[in-house]
Amino acid sequence: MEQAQAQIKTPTFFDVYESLFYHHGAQNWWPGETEFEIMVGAILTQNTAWTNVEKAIEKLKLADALSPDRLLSLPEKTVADLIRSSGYFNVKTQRLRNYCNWFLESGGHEALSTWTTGDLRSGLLSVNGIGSETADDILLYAFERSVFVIDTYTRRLFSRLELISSDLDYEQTRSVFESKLEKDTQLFNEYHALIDVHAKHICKPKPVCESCCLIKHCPYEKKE
DNA sequence: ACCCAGGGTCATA
DNA sequence: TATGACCATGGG
Repeated sequence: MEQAQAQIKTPTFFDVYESLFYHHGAQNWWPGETEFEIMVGAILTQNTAWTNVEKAIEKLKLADALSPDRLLSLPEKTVADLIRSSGYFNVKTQRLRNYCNWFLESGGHEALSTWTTGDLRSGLLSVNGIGSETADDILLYAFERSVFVIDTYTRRLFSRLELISSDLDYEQTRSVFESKLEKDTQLFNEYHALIDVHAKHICKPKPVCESCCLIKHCPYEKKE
């Protein structure tokens, strides 16, 4: 008799965006005052909570180390100590150095801004320590290219919504998002930020579905 | 004490 | 191509 069962309607990718935006508001990402700070943050936040990255960036600022030249001139030990709170500090020290070398050899932000998105992406990926997601973070948030960033949060949320299958690789997932949305840098910017904020607080590994603004779209009720 | 976090590389089969 | 090991701090 009673169809108290929530009516699941399959939303478009833009519907999900609108719900998230209405519920969470504008996020104004990426947190960072300069393009270079955004790039450093993208590397430091690899598999790491942002709160731990903030501390590291603050230390880099206090040490006046937040520029490619300064970062390269400091001893690795010193850099590692400054970014200690972001975890994997030895690996990330090396990744920052690799990135700074490429960045300077390529002529810095101004020169890189003239590159096509494809060339820029290839260049970023050629740096040891820059993978797909970090490259796309930098492309979208530091170079304002209309590239949709995929992360673990994106996969988790959209597989629970059953809008993507979880066995797609990074490029396939990105391709789905970019084909379902207008190629709009500002949209991609805000959307990725909203997904992360939503997943961080609500669509967690152990989800808090009661307070979820997407509940009317979400088939999730069982285990993964 | 355990799980998770705004990943990526390298060695191995 | 596809797993597994490894990197490491800090908050819940």
